[in-house]
Amino acid sequence: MGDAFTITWAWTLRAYAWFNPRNHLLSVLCSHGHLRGLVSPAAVPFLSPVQYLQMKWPLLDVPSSATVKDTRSPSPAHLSNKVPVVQHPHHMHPLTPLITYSNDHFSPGSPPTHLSPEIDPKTGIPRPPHPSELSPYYPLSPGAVGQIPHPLGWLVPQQGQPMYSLPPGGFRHPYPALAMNASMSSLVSSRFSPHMVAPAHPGLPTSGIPHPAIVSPIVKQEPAPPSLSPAVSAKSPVTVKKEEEKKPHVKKPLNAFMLYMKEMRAKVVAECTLKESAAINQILGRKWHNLSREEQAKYYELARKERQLHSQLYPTWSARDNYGKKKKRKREKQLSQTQSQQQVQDAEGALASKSKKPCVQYLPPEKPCDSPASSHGSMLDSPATPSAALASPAAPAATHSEQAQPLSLTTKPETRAQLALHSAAFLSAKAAATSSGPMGGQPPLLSRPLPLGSVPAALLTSPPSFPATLHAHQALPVLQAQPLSLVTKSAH
DNA sequence: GTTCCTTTGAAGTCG
DNA sequence: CGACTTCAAAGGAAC
Repeated sequence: MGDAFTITWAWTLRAYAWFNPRNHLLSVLCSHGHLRGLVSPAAVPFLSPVQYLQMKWPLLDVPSSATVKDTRSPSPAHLSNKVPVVQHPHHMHPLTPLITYSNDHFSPGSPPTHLSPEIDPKTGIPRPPHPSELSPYYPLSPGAVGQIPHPLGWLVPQQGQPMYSLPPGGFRHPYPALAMNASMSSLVSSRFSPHMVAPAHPGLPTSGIPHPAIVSPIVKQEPAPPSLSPAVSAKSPVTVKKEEEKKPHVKKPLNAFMLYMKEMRAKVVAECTLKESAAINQILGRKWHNLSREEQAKYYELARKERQLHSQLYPTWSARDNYGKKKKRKREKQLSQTQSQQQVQDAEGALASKSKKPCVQYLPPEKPCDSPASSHGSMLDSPATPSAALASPAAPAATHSEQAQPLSLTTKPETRAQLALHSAAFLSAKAAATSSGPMGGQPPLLSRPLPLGSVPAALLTSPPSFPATLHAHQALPVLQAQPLSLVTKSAH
């Protein structure tokens, strides 16, 4: 078991390094003795179903997870001075207690939303919830309420922290608690640990629980920001402006991947000495792709709930409200990056040389990160039917999938170019071995906006299964409908 | 002290 | 409607 995991994880790292030439850390990791020469690529697909399952969610579904984990990596304590915040006691999946989906929403009789009729027949995207549906999402019986943790992280401090950071002085004024319906109110209050529940405001229900999404530190007092009450206006522009300034900064609800990251980050960090979020996020991105449909569905569902609750708590909130809150520097840079995609390759070398300190610095000489996270981490143990695995959960971004490079590791054009090259190299080397892989040699359906010019024909014509998880992502559903989307999109 | 990096997804803007 | 942009988390690196 441990070997199996090590194998898959080793391959994850290898693949990661292949696809991330700039990432020194992983290159180092992959060349480390722990991972070197563990297994041949062709051997991986032969993992038994049991091994596959056990590697999937060792902390959630697989009883023998502890064994797996223990055998494959040293205790986090050995790797970091930091207290392993992630390892939940009892090895319970960190997310499991957060939501009810684990036993209800995802039971055979109650498929995930994206797999159910809730999917917009028109777009294939899970349709937005109707207000009338809000309650059913929290079908908490009075007796059960107190036992079921809040589905949303911000209500259940994870690892000692709420999903959303709280203002230093605590919430003065919660979110529009009054706007909450009965079920919501009970949900919130019942799931909030007493010490976190702000004292009831005079005249306010006990549900005066601060929403972690509110991060405004400057909010002095005033119990319910008038700005949050749509009906209340008739104020001078100045006043309104002033109030808006005071208006707490309500953060965006976390999407599925963010939720996944939130949950898994600490685990990854704990299991390896990596600390740099950028590198961690890359790993998490890879792991995300390797999740099965069911696993991803959990997070999509959770994210959907979060959005619902968020919208209910902040009916007037819009993502636009947060626009411009961040520094422009980044935006400008991103813009410039977009505009200068043509020159990225030229600057590739410069960027590479200017790249951050190799992540290897985080790796103790004797204890490299040999198993960043998980048990299901290997891309090789990705669902036998990647297309199915990606179909629904990713559906929401079906149209989005092809526009914003869902392909991980491709944020930067230069990276993308390198990715293409390395992918090609990898593919040609692995093509033979993958013909009988999980996908049965089915083309991964490349759809990413890779610089086609730099991608060898082999990459497009006979891509093996392995990289599929890298490129498929959300694009798969689209590609299922339009197998030639690559060409089509490129034509655009 | 501030911004960047890096990931995916949702939602915004713009043409 | 498609393409593009921004923000959400996170924490070390870089400036």
